[in-house]
Amino acid sequence: MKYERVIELAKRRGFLWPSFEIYGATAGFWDFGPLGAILKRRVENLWRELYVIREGFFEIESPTIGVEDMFAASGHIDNFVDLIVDCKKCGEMFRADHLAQDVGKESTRDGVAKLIKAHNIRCPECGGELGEVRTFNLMFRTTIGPSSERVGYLRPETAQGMFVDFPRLLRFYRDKLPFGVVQIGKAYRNEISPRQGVIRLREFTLAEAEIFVDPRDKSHPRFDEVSDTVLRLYPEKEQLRGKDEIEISVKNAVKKGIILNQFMGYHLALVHLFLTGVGIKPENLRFRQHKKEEMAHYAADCWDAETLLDLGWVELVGIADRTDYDLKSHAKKSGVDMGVFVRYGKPKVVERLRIKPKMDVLGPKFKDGAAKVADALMGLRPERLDELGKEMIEVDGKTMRIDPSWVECERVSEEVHGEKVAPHVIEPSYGIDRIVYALLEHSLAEEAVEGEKRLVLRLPPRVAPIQVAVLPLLTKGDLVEVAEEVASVLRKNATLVEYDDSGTIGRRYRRHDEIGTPFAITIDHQSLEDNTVTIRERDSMKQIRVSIDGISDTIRGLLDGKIQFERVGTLV
RNA sequence: GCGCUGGUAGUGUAGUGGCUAUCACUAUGGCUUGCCAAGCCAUAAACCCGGGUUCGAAUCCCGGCUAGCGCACCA
Repeated sequence: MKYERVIELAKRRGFLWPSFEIYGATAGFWDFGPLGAILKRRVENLWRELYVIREGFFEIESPTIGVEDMFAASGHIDNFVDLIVDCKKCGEMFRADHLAQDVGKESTRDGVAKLIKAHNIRCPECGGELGEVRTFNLMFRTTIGPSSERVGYLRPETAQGMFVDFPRLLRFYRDKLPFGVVQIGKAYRNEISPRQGVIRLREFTLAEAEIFVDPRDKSHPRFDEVSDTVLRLYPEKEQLRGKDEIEISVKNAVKKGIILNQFMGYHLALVHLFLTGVGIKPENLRFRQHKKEEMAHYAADCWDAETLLDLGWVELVGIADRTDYDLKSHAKKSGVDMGVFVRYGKPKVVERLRIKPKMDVLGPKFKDGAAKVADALMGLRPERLDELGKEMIEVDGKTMRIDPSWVECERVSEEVHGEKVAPHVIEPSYGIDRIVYALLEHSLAEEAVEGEKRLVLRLPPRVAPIQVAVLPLLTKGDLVEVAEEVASVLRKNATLVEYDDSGTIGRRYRRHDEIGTPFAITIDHQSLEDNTVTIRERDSMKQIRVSIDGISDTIRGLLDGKIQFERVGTLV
């Protein structure tokens, strides 16, 4: 299996290591070793280039521990759980709510437990008696402070930290929609059974963007920039009918209603741009729409960017229209207004009926209770004013019939400058660890060179952990001096260099092939004579001879793909 | 969480109750060579953890951890 060969190389060369290995590794936790950590950081930085710099979404950093109220509002405490029951006889484990779904609609633990008891549901495997219904929340729980009862949870996504900052963010962005904010950071899910290395981790890195948009207008101002991008889509309809993916431009997919709106379309295209830019080949990439029943409770539309690995299609990015679910939930729980006042282009003049309590009647009649009666009257719906004589109001728990003489209606015309809207959220959510793994798997190639096996990691130069190897042909004498000088010059130009003088030259080339170093500079005897070196290209194994003067610019140009390898120097 | 199969130097492995635990690659130092894993010498490096059985356990038994696969799970 290719997965095993990738992990073998990754462990041996310092990309990925099982965490806490000396104490017996723990499933779902992996270290990024020296090369893995650089690779991952470079992927993250390319992500920042796209979302922070190009899109202009500022990055924030919120705590990885969140307070209980936040996750109560977000629904994670109630919904991020599995109800589990096991058979006392055969030990098999089941989703309790699944077993009970035929006899009644219950989602709480007690409710489901009652159903199971009332209908005497037995183990579907062996008919044995079922045990207690347990809940298993996928969030890691902890307490805050030394002797505190205050509960905290490790965040299962970075998103909530951005949602709860919404009022501050709105002010920062000067009260205008749309705007975006991003966060790259760790998230934690106490998976029941993590599998497949870094594909399902208990601690992992998410890069998430939350884009807050006007719910009435989800057209994207720069939609034209990406609308011709052709995506491979796997819409719900095609999945249900057992058909294949379709290739379609973002423009047409939105037009045909396959993608819900321009904002979703724009961000699908952006995900495509990022993933292919970082080195995922388009033929290994598709966007699969969530089916209705798998869609999270908050989402209106959701697509997974999936890549084809040895393990099958694996989700790398989720792109969801989360609607106003999150902001409304936090507004309700916290009591803090999460709406945005959206101004109209021109103020609208609206005419409406207004209720005006007649205080000169209410005052003498109700004395100090008059104000409360007036408040109650103000709460009436103006369109029902003709029923005044029949309407009841409730004041201090007492119900009373309204006397028409208490109120006066007037038709007023008002200038309305805008309205309060609850923003919707478009959210691309990237699993960085999976992307790094996918890059390794896609890059790893095994080829035969003159009968010998060559392992080569064809990482794109923009993510390769080492960009250039500097190798003196001999380990002694003047060559070392020159080589060290070349390495130093490159380092001063922010190039990731590894100087290596250990072993034969062939061995060193292969070593660097395995870790994906795109170019190797070799200093040989001729270097001392005419101030030139050779540059070897990883993928072709070809070599050119170039001058040491300007070596830094040459390498920079090669790494950026701005100059062509065979044109920079003479082929050796 | 269940089932099956595995876990021996950094990597891949041999070893079915008694060895100083096999071999190769890798790594480090040296000699030699001097542009694609060459050769020679030397060195370093391992029985997943815990119990049990036995005079004696890498080997057999039990439990745990862990890996792959299948099931379940994946808001």
